[in-house]
Amino acid sequence: MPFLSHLSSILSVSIELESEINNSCKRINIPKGQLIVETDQRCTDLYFIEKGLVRGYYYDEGKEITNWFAQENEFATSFYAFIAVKPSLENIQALEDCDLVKLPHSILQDLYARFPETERLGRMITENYYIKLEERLLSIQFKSAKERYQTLSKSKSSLLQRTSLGQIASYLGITQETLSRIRSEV
Amino acid sequence: MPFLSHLSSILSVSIELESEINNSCKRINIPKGQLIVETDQRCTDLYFIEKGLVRGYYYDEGKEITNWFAQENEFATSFYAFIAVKPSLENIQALEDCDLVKLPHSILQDLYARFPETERLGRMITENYYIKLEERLLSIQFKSAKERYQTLSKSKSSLLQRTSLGQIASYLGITQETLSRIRSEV
DNA sequence: CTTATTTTTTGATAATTGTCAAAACGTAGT
DNA sequence: ACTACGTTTTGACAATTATCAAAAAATAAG
Repeated sequence: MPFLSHLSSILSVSIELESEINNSCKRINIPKGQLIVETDQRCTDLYFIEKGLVRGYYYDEGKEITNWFAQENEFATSFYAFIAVKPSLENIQALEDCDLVKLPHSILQDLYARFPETERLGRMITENYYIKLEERLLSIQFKSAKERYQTLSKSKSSLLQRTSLGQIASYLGITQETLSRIRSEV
Repeated sequence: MPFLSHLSSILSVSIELESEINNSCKRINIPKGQLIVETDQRCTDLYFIEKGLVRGYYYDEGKEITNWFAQENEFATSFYAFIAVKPSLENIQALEDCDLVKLPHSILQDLYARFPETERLGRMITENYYIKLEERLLSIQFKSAKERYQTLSKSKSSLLQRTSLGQIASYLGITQETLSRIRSEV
């Protein structure tokens, strides 16, 4: 789905803002496997995923920890780094060939200043992401590994096909051996 | 800290908005132990805590699960219920005598509509809460019970005095027996 | 101060999940 | 088809955390 259609589905967007976004956002193409953001670097862009799949991950004691996935019609960025304008704590990598819309931080600030409706959009999007994160926290905190896996396979079953076992395992907060055993049980 | 001072520390607030907030927000007093929001009821207000301590909790298989605390200069609400205008999934309870500023959903929407700066405030506040939630998720997902306890006792040591063991334990995602053992080890 | 009630600690044991090592499986390239 | 490489599965064992029960300590009530 194009970026503007997605925005319109949240809140109706004025013609002026539409054309401004069209002028100031570049579409980019990222091949599978490529890093979009690297640890310790600034993350000055917000990406909207029109096509493809992306993950955020970092290293903890030498192990890769995937802490989120983002797919079609979702935003991807190193949120903390983008908002606080700090070096990124994570890498962002394309897991498939991706079509992204790139929205630089400075442009976004400019849109916020010039188009109040952008503020509302930004607030509503952030609120929705907050609610999703809350759900995930509760799931991790109070559900068993098996329950978390089952919930994921119901709510985002396509992820299971599009990613590796190890990526899903760390996303669920378990080792890949444990995930493999959970799978074979069922 | 008064509500308006807190807001000003995030973003400078116009005189007009200040007086509008003063007119439309009521200060309320909640005695220790009282429920502010109950499960299955609508949660139509956002609360700012000027004094006191509050928790959100729910029941899972008969056990009380405290999933967040909010103290002075923080907001408290059943976030999902407030934003999505749905019945609350959790109870909110005063753990101490509290001075709260009550901001009804309808008033907030009105402020959003009439004062664009409110949108920006709302967005920035939500962004900051998102970042905090992200940190908590990572801590729960990838740190041991002991590490989580140690992190909490560094970052919010006063909570340990102001709450019960069982409340802290479920907030950390462990049983109270385990927390008790972690404490005695050190 | 004494009793009742709640909260915290301790003990024994079980369940869940992690670790390390090796084998099996899959896939891409030759 | 074969090799080389990465991914997934399996096995044996260890560590962490949960569960259930009871004792000890702290707090509230009379």
